[in-house]
Amino acid sequence: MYIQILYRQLKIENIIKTEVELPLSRKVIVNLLYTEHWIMDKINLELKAHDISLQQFNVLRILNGQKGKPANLSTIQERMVSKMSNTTRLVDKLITKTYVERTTCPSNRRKVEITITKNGKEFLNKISPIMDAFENRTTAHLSEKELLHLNELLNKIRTTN
Amino acid sequence: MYIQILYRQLKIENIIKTEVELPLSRKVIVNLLYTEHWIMDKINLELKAHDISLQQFNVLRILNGQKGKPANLSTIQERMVSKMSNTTRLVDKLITKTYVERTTCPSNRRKVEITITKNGKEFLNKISPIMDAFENRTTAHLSEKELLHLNELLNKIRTTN
DNA sequence: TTCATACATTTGTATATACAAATATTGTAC
DNA sequence: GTACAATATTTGTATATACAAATGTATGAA
Repeated sequence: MYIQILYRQLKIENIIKTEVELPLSRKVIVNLLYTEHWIMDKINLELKAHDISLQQFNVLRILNGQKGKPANLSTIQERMVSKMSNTTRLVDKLITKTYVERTTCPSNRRKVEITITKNGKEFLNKISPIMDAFENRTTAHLSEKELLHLNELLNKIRTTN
Repeated sequence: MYIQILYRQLKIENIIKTEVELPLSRKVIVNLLYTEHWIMDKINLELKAHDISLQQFNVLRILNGQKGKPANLSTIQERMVSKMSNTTRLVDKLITKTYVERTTCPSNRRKVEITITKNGKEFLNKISPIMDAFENRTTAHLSEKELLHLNELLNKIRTTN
Protein backbone atom coordinates (compact mmCIF):
# COMPACT_ATOMS: atom_id res chain seq x y z
CA MET A 1 0.00 0.00 0.00
CA TYR A 2 1.11 3.56 -0.71
CA ILE A 3 0.22 4.51 2.85
CA GLN A 4 2.67 1.94 4.19
CA ILE A 5 5.45 3.16 1.88
CA LEU A 6 4.80 6.70 3.02
CA TYR A 7 4.88 5.60 6.63
CA ARG A 8 8.21 3.87 6.08
CA GLN A 9 9.69 7.01 4.64
CA LEU A 10 8.65 9.00 7.68
CA LYS A 11 9.73 6.59 10.34
CA ILE A 12 12.87 7.93 11.97
CA GLU A 13 14.49 4.49 12.18
CA ASN A 14 14.24 4.20 8.41
CA ILE A 15 15.50 7.71 7.83
CA ILE A 16 18.67 7.07 9.78
CA LYS A 17 18.70 3.47 8.52
CA THR A 18 19.15 1.72 11.81
CA GLU A 19 17.99 -1.87 12.05
CA VAL A 20 17.07 -1.68 15.72
CA GLU A 21 14.05 0.15 17.10
CA LEU A 22 15.21 3.16 19.13
CA PRO A 23 14.06 3.69 22.72
CA LEU A 24 11.07 6.02 22.64
CA SER A 25 12.85 8.90 24.38
CA ARG A 26 15.70 8.83 21.88
CA LYS A 27 13.32 8.39 18.96
CA VAL A 28 11.41 11.53 19.89
CA ILE A 29 14.53 13.63 20.41
CA VAL A 30 16.12 12.44 17.17
CA ASN A 31 12.85 13.10 15.38
CA LEU A 32 12.73 16.62 16.81
CA LEU A 33 16.28 17.40 15.72
CA TYR A 34 15.68 15.85 12.32
CA THR A 35 12.41 17.68 11.73
CA GLU A 36 13.96 21.01 12.65
CA HIS A 37 16.75 20.35 10.17
CA TRP A 38 14.18 19.39 7.57
CA ILE A 39 12.26 22.62 8.11
CA MET A 40 15.40 24.77 8.05
CA ASP A 41 16.46 23.22 4.75
CA LYS A 42 13.11 24.17 3.25
CA ILE A 43 13.19 27.69 4.67
CA ASN A 44 16.71 28.27 3.41
CA LEU A 45 15.63 27.06 -0.01
CA GLU A 46 12.86 29.67 -0.02
CA LEU A 47 15.09 32.48 1.22
CA LYS A 48 18.26 31.73 -0.72
CA ALA A 49 16.87 33.25 -3.92
CA HIS A 50 16.39 36.51 -2.01
CA ASP A 51 19.87 36.43 -0.52
CA ILE A 52 18.82 36.57 3.12
CA SER A 53 19.00 34.20 6.08
CA LEU A 54 16.14 33.36 8.43
CA GLN A 55 17.99 35.13 11.24
CA GLN A 56 18.29 38.30 9.17
CA PHE A 57 14.67 38.07 8.10
CA ASN A 58 13.59 37.76 11.73
CA VAL A 59 15.58 40.81 12.76
CA LEU A 60 13.87 42.79 10.01
CA ARG A 61 10.52 41.60 11.33
CA ILE A 62 11.49 42.59 14.87
CA LEU A 63 12.51 46.06 13.73
CA ASN A 64 9.33 46.46 11.71
CA GLY A 65 7.33 45.55 14.81
CA GLN A 66 8.90 48.55 16.54
CA LYS A 67 6.62 50.86 14.54
CA GLY A 68 9.28 53.47 13.92
CA LYS A 69 10.88 53.25 17.36
CA PRO A 70 14.52 52.22 17.08
CA ALA A 71 15.74 49.09 18.86
CA ASN A 72 19.05 48.48 20.59
CA LEU A 73 21.13 45.42 19.99
CA SER A 74 20.12 43.87 23.30
CA THR A 75 16.43 44.33 22.52
CA ILE A 76 16.89 42.55 19.22
CA GLN A 77 18.86 39.79 20.88
CA GLU A 78 16.21 38.98 23.44
CA ARG A 79 13.52 38.83 20.76
CA MET A 80 15.38 36.52 18.43
CA VAL A 81 14.22 32.92 18.17
CA SER A 82 17.72 31.56 18.41
CA LYS A 83 19.64 33.90 20.63
CA MET A 84 22.96 34.14 18.90
CA SER A 85 26.23 35.46 20.17
CA ASN A 86 26.91 37.78 17.36
CA THR A 87 24.11 40.14 16.56
CA THR A 88 26.55 42.92 15.68
CA ARG A 89 27.75 41.17 12.55
CA LEU A 90 24.22 40.14 11.63
CA VAL A 91 23.21 43.79 11.71
CA ASP A 92 26.34 44.63 9.70
CA LYS A 93 25.04 42.45 6.93
CA LEU A 94 21.63 44.09 6.97
CA ILE A 95 23.34 47.49 6.79
CA THR A 96 25.35 46.38 3.76
CA LYS A 97 22.06 45.40 2.15
CA THR A 98 20.67 48.86 3.04
CA TYR A 99 17.78 47.28 4.94
CA VAL A 100 18.64 48.86 8.31
CA GLU A 101 20.49 51.84 9.77
CA ARG A 102 22.58 52.10 12.93
CA THR A 103 23.31 55.18 15.01
CA THR A 104 24.68 55.48 18.52
CA CYS A 105 22.01 56.23 21.09
CA PRO A 106 22.28 59.93 22.07
CA SER A 107 21.08 59.46 25.66
CA ASN A 108 23.44 56.54 26.33
CA ARG A 109 26.35 56.29 23.99
CA ARG A 110 27.10 52.71 24.91
CA LYS A 111 23.92 51.69 23.17
CA VAL A 112 23.15 51.68 19.47
CA GLU A 113 19.83 52.40 17.82
CA ILE A 114 18.86 50.26 14.89
CA THR A 115 16.00 51.14 12.57
CA ILE A 116 14.56 49.50 9.50
CA THR A 117 14.82 51.59 6.31
CA LYS A 118 12.23 52.14 3.60
CA ASN A 119 14.21 49.69 1.54
CA GLY A 120 14.09 47.16 4.35
CA LYS A 121 10.34 47.54 4.71
CA GLU A 122 9.79 47.04 1.01
CA PHE A 123 11.92 43.94 1.09
CA LEU A 124 10.06 42.63 4.12
CA ASN A 125 6.72 43.19 2.41
CA LYS A 126 7.94 41.16 -0.52
CA ILE A 127 9.29 38.24 1.54
CA SER A 128 6.68 37.98 4.29
CA PRO A 129 4.01 36.42 2.05
CA ILE A 130 6.52 33.78 0.96
CA MET A 131 7.21 32.87 4.56
CA ASP A 132 3.52 32.93 5.46
CA ALA A 133 2.77 30.59 2.59
CA PHE A 134 5.55 28.29 3.72
CA GLU A 135 4.22 28.19 7.25
CA ASN A 136 0.72 27.43 6.07
CA ARG A 137 1.88 24.77 3.67
CA THR A 138 4.02 23.08 6.30
CA THR A 139 1.20 22.87 8.81
CA ALA A 140 -1.65 22.27 6.37
CA HIS A 141 -1.80 18.54 7.05
CA LEU A 142 -2.50 19.07 10.73
CA SER A 143 -5.81 20.11 12.24
CA GLU A 144 -6.00 23.06 14.60
CA LYS A 145 -6.38 20.63 17.47
CA GLU A 146 -3.24 18.77 16.43
CA LEU A 147 -1.24 21.97 16.08
CA LEU A 148 -2.31 23.14 19.51
CA HIS A 149 -1.37 19.77 20.92
CA LEU A 150 2.03 19.79 19.18
CA ASN A 151 2.68 23.23 20.59
CA GLU A 152 1.75 22.00 24.07
CA LEU A 153 3.96 18.93 23.83
CA LEU A 154 6.94 21.02 22.74
CA ASN A 155 6.36 23.31 25.70
CA LYS A 156 6.22 20.28 27.93
CA ILE A 157 9.58 19.02 26.68
CA ARG A 158 11.05 22.31 27.81
CA THR A 159 9.78 21.88 31.37
CA THR A 160 12.76 19.63 32.15
CA ASN A 161 15.02 21.15 34.73
CA MET B 1 0.09 31.02 40.92
CA TYR B 2 3.40 29.23 40.25
CA ILE B 3 1.74 27.25 37.47
CA GLN B 4 0.84 30.45 35.67
CA ILE B 5 4.33 31.83 35.99
CA LEU B 6 5.70 28.58 34.62
CA TYR B 7 3.25 28.71 31.76
CA ARG B 8 4.31 32.25 30.92
CA GLN B 9 7.93 31.22 30.76
CA LEU B 10 7.11 28.46 28.30
CA LYS B 11 4.84 30.36 25.98
CA ILE B 12 6.69 31.11 22.79
CA GLU B 13 5.28 34.63 22.50
CA ASN B 14 6.83 35.45 25.87
CA ILE B 15 10.12 33.84 25.01
CA ILE B 16 10.55 35.96 21.91
CA LYS B 17 8.84 38.86 23.71
CA THR B 18 6.32 39.76 21.06
CA GLU B 19 3.18 41.58 22.18
CA VAL B 20 0.96 40.08 19.52
CA GLU B 21 -0.26 36.48 19.48
CA LEU B 22 1.35 34.62 16.59
CA PRO B 23 -0.73 32.74 14.02
CA LEU B 24 -0.89 29.11 15.09
CA SER B 25 1.13 27.82 12.15
CA ARG B 26 3.95 30.24 12.86
CA LYS B 27 3.76 29.60 16.57
CA VAL B 28 4.25 25.88 16.09
CA ILE B 29 7.15 26.27 13.67
CA VAL B 30 8.89 28.85 15.85
CA ASN B 31 8.36 26.60 18.84
CA LEU B 32 9.86 23.66 16.97
CA LEU B 33 12.95 25.63 15.96
CA TYR B 34 13.29 27.08 19.44
CA THR B 35 12.90 23.73 21.19
CA GLU B 36 15.49 22.12 18.95
CA HIS B 37 17.90 24.92 19.78
CA TRP B 38 17.09 24.50 23.46
CA ILE B 39 17.84 20.77 23.29
CA MET B 40 21.06 21.27 21.34
CA ASP B 41 22.30 23.78 23.90
CA LYS B 42 21.76 21.22 26.65
CA ILE B 43 23.38 18.40 24.69
CA ASN B 44 26.40 20.55 23.87
CA LEU B 45 26.70 21.44 27.52
CA GLU B 46 26.82 17.73 28.40
CA LEU B 47 29.31 16.88 25.67
CA LYS B 48 31.60 19.89 25.88
CA ALA B 49 33.39 18.54 28.94
CA HIS B 50 34.29 15.46 26.91
CA ASP B 51 35.48 17.46 23.93
CA ILE B 52 33.15 15.93 21.37
CA SER B 53 30.25 17.15 19.27
CA LEU B 54 26.89 15.40 18.89
CA GLN B 55 27.70 14.73 15.24
CA GLN B 56 30.97 13.06 16.18
CA PHE B 57 29.28 11.08 18.94
CA ASN B 58 26.66 9.85 16.49
CA VAL B 59 29.29 8.72 14.00
CA LEU B 60 30.96 6.72 16.76
CA ARG B 61 27.62 5.13 17.57
CA ILE B 62 27.04 4.30 13.91
CA LEU B 63 30.47 2.67 13.64
CA ASN B 64 29.92 0.73 16.85
CA GLY B 65 26.63 -0.56 15.42
CA GLN B 66 28.61 -2.08 12.56
CA LYS B 67 29.83 -4.84 14.91
CA GLY B 68 33.37 -4.90 13.57
CA LYS B 69 32.42 -4.41 9.93
CA PRO B 70 33.97 -1.20 8.55
CA ALA B 71 31.71 1.49 7.09
CA ASN B 72 32.34 3.74 4.11
CA LEU B 73 31.83 7.46 4.21
CA SER B 74 28.60 7.22 2.24
CA THR B 75 27.18 4.65 4.65
CA ILE B 76 27.94 6.94 7.55
CA GLN B 77 26.42 9.89 5.73
CA GLU B 78 23.09 8.22 5.09
CA ARG B 79 22.81 7.15 8.71
CA MET B 80 23.54 10.53 10.20
CA VAL B 81 20.66 12.45 11.73
CA SER B 82 21.66 15.69 10.06
CA LYS B 83 23.16 14.76 6.76
CA MET B 84 26.10 17.11 6.53
CA SER B 85 28.17 18.01 3.54
CA ASN B 86 31.49 17.34 5.10
CA THR B 87 31.80 13.95 6.67
CA THR B 88 35.45 13.69 5.61
CA ARG B 89 36.56 16.40 8.00
CA LEU B 90 34.33 15.06 10.77
CA VAL B 91 36.11 11.71 10.45
CA ASP B 92 39.44 13.56 10.39
CA LYS B 93 38.66 14.88 13.82
CA LEU B 94 37.75 11.45 15.16
CA ILE B 95 41.04 10.13 13.76
CA THR B 96 42.98 12.89 15.52
CA LYS B 97 41.26 11.80 18.72
CA THR B 98 42.29 8.18 17.96
CA TYR B 99 38.66 7.05 18.14
CA VAL B 100 38.50 5.75 14.54
CA GLU B 101 40.77 4.48 11.78
CA ARG B 102 40.54 5.01 8.04
CA THR B 103 41.93 2.78 5.28
CA THR B 104 41.15 2.71 1.59
CA CYS B 105 38.84 -0.12 0.64
CA PRO B 106 40.89 -2.84 -1.10
CA SER B 107 38.10 -4.04 -3.40
CA ASN B 108 37.19 -0.53 -4.56
CA ARG B 109 39.87 2.00 -4.02
CA ARG B 110 37.51 4.94 -4.43
CA LYS B 111 35.92 4.00 -1.14
CA VAL B 112 37.34 4.29 2.33
CA GLU B 113 36.75 1.96 5.23
CA ILE B 114 36.26 3.49 8.62
CA THR B 115 36.34 1.49 11.84
CA ILE B 116 35.99 2.38 15.46
CA THR B 117 39.09 1.70 17.58
CA LYS B 118 39.33 0.17 21.05
CA ASN B 119 39.89 3.69 22.30
CA GLY B 120 36.76 4.87 20.51
CA LYS B 121 34.69 2.06 22.01
CA GLU B 122 35.89 2.84 25.51
CA PHE B 123 35.04 6.48 25.01
CA LEU B 124 31.62 5.59 23.64
CA ASN B 125 30.92 3.37 26.65
CA LYS B 126 31.77 6.26 28.91
CA ILE B 127 29.60 8.83 27.11
CA SER B 128 26.57 6.76 26.16
CA PRO B 129 25.14 6.61 29.70
CA ILE B 130 25.39 10.40 29.90
CA MET B 131 23.41 10.75 26.71
CA ASP B 132 20.89 8.12 27.78
CA ALA B 133 20.36 9.94 31.05
CA PHE B 134 19.88 13.20 29.18
CA GLU B 135 17.30 11.67 26.88
CA ASN B 136 15.38 10.17 29.77
CA ARG B 137 15.50 13.36 31.77
CA THR B 138 14.33 15.45 28.83
CA THR B 139 11.33 13.25 28.16
CA ALA B 140 10.53 12.34 31.76
CA HIS B 141 7.66 14.82 32.03
CA LEU B 142 5.78 13.20 29.17
CA SER B 143 3.83 9.97 29.34
CA GLU B 144 4.46 7.20 26.83
CA LYS B 145 1.23 8.14 25.10
CA GLU B 146 2.32 11.75 24.81
CA LEU B 147 5.73 10.79 23.45
CA LEU B 148 4.16 8.54 20.84
CA HIS B 149 1.81 11.32 19.90
CA LEU B 150 4.61 13.88 19.64
CA ASN B 151 6.53 11.51 17.42
CA GLU B 152 3.46 11.07 15.23
CA LEU B 153 2.85 14.80 14.94
CA LEU B 154 6.45 15.45 13.95
CA ASN B 155 6.14 12.80 11.26
CA LYS B 156 2.98 14.45 10.08
CA ILE B 157 4.70 17.82 9.73
CA ARG B 158 7.13 16.16 7.37
CA THR B 159 4.34 14.92 5.08
CA THR B 160 4.18 18.31 3.39
CA ASN B 161 5.21 18.14 -0.23
C1' DT C 1 37.45 64.08 41.26
C1' DT C 2 39.03 59.52 40.94
C1' DC C 3 38.61 54.74 40.91
C1' DA C 4 36.34 50.46 40.58
C1' DT C 5 32.53 48.26 38.72
C1' DA C 6 28.80 47.42 35.62
C1' DC C 7 26.95 47.75 31.12
C1' DA C 8 26.46 47.56 25.82
C1' DT C 9 28.64 46.53 22.03
C1' DT C 10 32.49 45.13 19.13
C1' DT C 11 36.33 42.37 17.76
C1' DG C 12 39.38 38.20 17.51
C1' DT C 13 39.66 33.56 17.01
C1' DA C 14 38.37 28.85 16.68
C1' DT C 15 35.19 25.76 14.97
C1' DA C 16 31.11 24.33 12.19
C1' DT C 17 28.54 24.08 8.08
C1' DA C 18 27.16 24.60 3.05
C1' DC C 19 28.20 24.29 -1.60
C1' DA C 20 30.92 23.70 -5.60
C1' DA C 21 34.89 22.18 -7.87
C1' DA C 22 38.69 18.95 -8.06
C1' DT C 23 40.74 14.39 -7.73
C1' DA C 24 41.00 9.55 -8.13
C1' DT C 25 39.00 5.28 -9.40
C1' DT C 26 35.82 2.23 -11.65
C1' DG C 27 32.51 0.65 -15.13
C1' DT C 28 30.96 0.58 -19.86
C1' DA C 29 30.27 1.40 -24.77
C1' DC C 30 32.60 1.27 -28.91
C1' DG D 1 42.21 -0.86 -25.13
C1' DT D 2 40.51 4.03 -25.24
C1' DA D 3 37.29 7.44 -24.21
C1' DC D 4 33.50 8.90 -21.51
C1' DA D 5 30.39 8.82 -17.86
C1' DA D 6 29.52 7.51 -13.10
C1' DT D 7 30.97 6.97 -8.36
C1' DA D 8 33.32 8.09 -3.85
C1' DT D 9 35.81 11.07 -1.54
C1' DT D 10 38.54 15.20 -0.76
C1' DT D 11 39.62 20.01 -0.96
C1' DG D 12 38.74 25.08 -1.41
C1' DT D 13 36.15 28.78 -0.16
C1' DA D 14 32.52 31.42 1.74
C1' DT D 15 29.57 31.96 5.42
C1' DA D 16 27.71 30.95 10.12
C1' DT D 17 28.15 30.29 14.92
C1' DA D 18 30.22 30.09 19.72
C1' DC D 19 32.97 31.98 23.15
C1' DA D 20 36.13 35.00 25.28
C1' DA D 21 38.57 39.16 25.46
C1' DA D 22 38.71 44.01 24.39
C1' DT D 23 36.73 48.61 23.90
C1' DG D 24 34.22 52.49 25.20
C1' DT D 25 30.80 54.54 28.24
C1' DA D 26 28.16 55.29 32.44
C1' DT D 27 27.35 54.94 37.44
C1' DG D 28 28.24 55.16 42.26
C1' DA D 29 31.27 55.11 46.36
C1' DA D 30 35.07 57.16 48.75
